[in-house]
Amino acid sequence: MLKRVAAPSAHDVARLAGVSQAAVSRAFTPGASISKAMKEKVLRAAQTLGYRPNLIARSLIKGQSGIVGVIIGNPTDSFFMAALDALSKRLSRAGKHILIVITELGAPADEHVEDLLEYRVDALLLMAAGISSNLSDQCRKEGIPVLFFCRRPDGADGSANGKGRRGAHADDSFSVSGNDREGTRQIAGHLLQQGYRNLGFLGGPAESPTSRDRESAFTAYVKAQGLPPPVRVVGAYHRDGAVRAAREILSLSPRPDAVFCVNDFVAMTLIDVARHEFGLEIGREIGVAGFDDRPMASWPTFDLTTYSQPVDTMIDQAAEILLASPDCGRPVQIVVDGVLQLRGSTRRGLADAPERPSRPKATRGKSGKQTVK
Amino acid sequence: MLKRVAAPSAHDVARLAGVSQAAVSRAFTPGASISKAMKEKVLRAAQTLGYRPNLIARSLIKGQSGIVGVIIGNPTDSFFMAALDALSKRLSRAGKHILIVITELGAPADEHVEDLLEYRVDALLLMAAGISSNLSDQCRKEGIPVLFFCRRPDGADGSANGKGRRGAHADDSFSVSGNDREGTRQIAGHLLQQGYRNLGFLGGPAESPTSRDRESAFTAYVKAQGLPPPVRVVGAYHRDGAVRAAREILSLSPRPDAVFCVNDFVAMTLIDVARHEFGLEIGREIGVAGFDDRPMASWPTFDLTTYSQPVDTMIDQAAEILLASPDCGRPVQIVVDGVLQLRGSTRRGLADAPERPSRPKATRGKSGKQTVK
DNA sequence: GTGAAAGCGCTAACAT
DNA sequence: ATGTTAGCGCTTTCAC
Repeated sequence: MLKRVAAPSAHDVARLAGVSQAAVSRAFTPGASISKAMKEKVLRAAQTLGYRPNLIARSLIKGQSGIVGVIIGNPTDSFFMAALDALSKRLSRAGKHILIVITELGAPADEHVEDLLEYRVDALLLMAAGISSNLSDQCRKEGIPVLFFCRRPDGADGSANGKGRRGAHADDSFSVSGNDREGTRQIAGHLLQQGYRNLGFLGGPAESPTSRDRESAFTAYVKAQGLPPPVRVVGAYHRDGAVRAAREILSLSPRPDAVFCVNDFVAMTLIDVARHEFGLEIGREIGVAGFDDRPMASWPTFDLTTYSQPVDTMIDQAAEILLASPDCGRPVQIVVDGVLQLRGSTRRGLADAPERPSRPKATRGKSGKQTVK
Repeated sequence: MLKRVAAPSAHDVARLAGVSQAAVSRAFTPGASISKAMKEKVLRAAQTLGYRPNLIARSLIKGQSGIVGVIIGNPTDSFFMAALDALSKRLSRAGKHILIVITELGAPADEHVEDLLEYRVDALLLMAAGISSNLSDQCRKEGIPVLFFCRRPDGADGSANGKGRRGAHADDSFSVSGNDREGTRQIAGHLLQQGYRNLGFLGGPAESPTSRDRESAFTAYVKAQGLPPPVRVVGAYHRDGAVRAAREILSLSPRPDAVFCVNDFVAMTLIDVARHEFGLEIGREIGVAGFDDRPMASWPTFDLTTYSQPVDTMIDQAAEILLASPDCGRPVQIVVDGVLQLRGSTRRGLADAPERPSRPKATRGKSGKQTVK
């Protein structure tokens, strides 16, 4: 019923308890030198007033906010949301918090990074988003680590405000990502082993660095086997674009007999379209593989062969960097291995190929990790 | 190459520009009384120093942070992630930011709310999460609006730390939610009209308020038609629990000929299991309806009948409350109407029922809104 | 229009 | 162990 409008301050508590305001501060500072009696007295007063220390004020003094800024460039993809989920829980345990910004799908993140910087975030995590090297430099100068999650920081993305500068260079920043190269190779190898010969690649938008990486690894591997390079179709990370691209690649003649998709979302879209618009039997008439191993990939409905990006491991790595870097430290690029998940979507079911290939690499227990550079 | 560790302050800028520090402040305050010349001089100096106003300091003075706290209790559900996405974009445009916490699935949010309160968030949005009425009271007293998104605030949830207090009461707080009652009625009506007679309800966890609401509305409607009450199976919002529940309801004898699921996720899981484990043809052998109208519901793969929760409209409403309430104002409960989406998963395809029912209510353009109380 | 000075709520030396 | 005193970086009177 009380119509108080301002939260009680340490001063209020001090007055009520009849002690100095500093004493209140100490009562709320773990390991401060304060007597048991005093502490209890303060805590009691604080309790009755409903006092809560003001972290804004604390941040101002300490010069660090306990907040890490996170920018998500592709919120539609459940992989990034799962990563956000894991990160939030991980940072919560460390008493840190997340200030989050979700950008439009292809939009540059610079502007939002500036916003976050004004709040003096202790660190920055960029998911599926890039920033100009200029900004990245500034962050480093101010001691704010910038961590690229699942994206090489070396620009070539739709970079900053048209001024034509390139994005941040790889060696300058932290990064954690899945093993695009190895995963792609394993998938390509599996496809060929299954007897598929006329391969295709269904990508994301043309500018997507991830899509480019996976495509080039795929193409390189196929060529190295002495086969003609796979056809490629540019796609998108949103449903409409992915559907359009799926139709396009399925309408090709000759139609590829197996398609490696840039991620599970696109792969599931392809399956959806192939089945219901083209009447194709997945696996036998067209092989489909994805990337990420999102939970739905293992649903019988999709039964999608894919290479996992172990989000929890990756977030653990990311959190370690974010937390244990009061002053940046040496930039590190971390690549986390996944596991090839063999499923029905690449089961050709022909006599000349083994039903269930026995690749030793697949289905190994937990995924390992590997630090590059 | 410079090893600066501290960000430049307004004072630094003032010195460089040869003006007072107050002038710097004014240069960065829209509509402050400052001459053009002065402003430019300051801005130039700020530019060369890479100065960024410290919002932490500003917050301390102004008594408001420009930050709204968001707690998400069910991050697996793409509906809430979509809501987060929309909210972030909406608040960004208003210059506000989001401090986010994602809790364990069933966990109480109180502890996290306290965290956010220490950062002096201007408002609180709770998605699929509840708090004790005690805490809710405190917030109101301090002028921090609490908005429940898609959950009645009136407790009965796994409420606070075992102290047995009930959750916040409905009239005390803000809330924005979809029209559970109306949507459920429309779905039930449609099911009956299609000729399904042996209905079932596949819920979320027993404590979920949303699940309870939809179940009771469903049961009430069916009973009101003079039919026996539908069977119900308690489910979960995670895959494993949902699969288990799906198997359970499909194993019943007699098996229901149509199942209304608490949301699209559960409904899609049911379809997955019914098709691949029970070999049932969706629609003809078993009708399935969901709730939410998540994008995937309209994929041919699922073709799921459902009632929409218009996330954008809902978030607009929420944002309006969050932004336009410097000091709470009168609590408001908002219910946003959705639209019944008729799809193949409830097409029985029998002669005695129309293939495509012509319910005038369905497929109307945009969804409206309705303010309760 | 501009500068000087007083805080916002807290922490961190200093004293005692 | 406790109180006193400076600030953290900014906004906001208040003079001029």
